[in-house]
Amino acid sequence: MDSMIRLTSNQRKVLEVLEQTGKPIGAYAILEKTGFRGAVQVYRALEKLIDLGLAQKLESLHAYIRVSPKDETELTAFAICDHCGHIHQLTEAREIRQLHECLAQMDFAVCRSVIEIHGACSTCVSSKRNK
Amino acid sequence: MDSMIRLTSNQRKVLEVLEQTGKPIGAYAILEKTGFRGAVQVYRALEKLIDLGLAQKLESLHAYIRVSPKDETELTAFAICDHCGHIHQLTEAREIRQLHECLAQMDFAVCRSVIEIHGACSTCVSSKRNK
DNA sequence: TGAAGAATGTTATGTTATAACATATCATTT
DNA sequence: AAATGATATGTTATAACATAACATTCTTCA
Ligand SMILES: [Zn+2]
Ligand SMILES: [Zn+2]
Ligand SMILES: [Zn+2]
Ligand SMILES: [Zn+2]
Repeated sequence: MDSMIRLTSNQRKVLEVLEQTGKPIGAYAILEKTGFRGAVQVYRALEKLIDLGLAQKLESLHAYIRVSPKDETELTAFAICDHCGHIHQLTEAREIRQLHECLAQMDFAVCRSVIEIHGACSTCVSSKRNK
Repeated sequence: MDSMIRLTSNQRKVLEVLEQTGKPIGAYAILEKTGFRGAVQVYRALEKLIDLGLAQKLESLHAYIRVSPKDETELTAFAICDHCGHIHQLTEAREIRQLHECLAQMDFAVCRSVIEIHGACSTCVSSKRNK
């Protein structure tokens, strides 16, 4: 992959942590796992990864997650299971596109979209029912 | 209004600040305006106001805003103009309902929905065009 | 009135994020 | 190679946001 080549050492380390973690992780937890000397190194690396579309911040969790670089930020929604921490990423959903179209009709120019739906995923819902 | 009667002195003060401000305001800015002795009083009041549906937090801004109590949290989206700070609140939009239905079909049980779309509002877009 | 509960006050601390500046690393030109 | 400039990293301090733990005051109603 071409974009990988551009990553610096710190950026690669953070990306690896995000991938190994597989779910949202806070900047200070990344700090521990990387062994960087300060939080600023984490935030600088995250900024770049987010720019490249390799990571995203979940605002309602103050945490960061690896995402597929092709997924357009503006058209992505996250369903966050508050029980198991599992993240379901909805990509290119028609519903999101329609929301944006609705805004476009109001002459609102979208540049960034934060869609984070909290709740319980199917696994957790059914495990609750069965006890 | 019936719900007003339940509010304590601190809660009323915070609500007034939110109303006078008319746009998102941070907890520590509320602290200054109310003259409370500590941040904790602000957060306690905000918690209650949010419970009552009188206020909401904008996660991506770390700020709080007055909302109409009838607006159901799960069905509300905010369009946030990053230029003028103006908030457009989309209530009961069909698009949001559809997004939730989409999640329901995945057996995801929604309990809280954070939808914050950043960009430029029509006023700001057109003022940019004209310079 | 005086106990119980609610609200507020106080202090300290935890958590997340950035500012400001110093140093190191690496490629390019001379 | 030495000088230059650009990018990356390190360091320290602090800003900004949020909660824990406990003390005091204020209501309320038996
Ligand atoms: Zn789950
Ligand atoms: Zn799940
Ligand atoms: Zn605007
Ligand atoms: Zn506007």
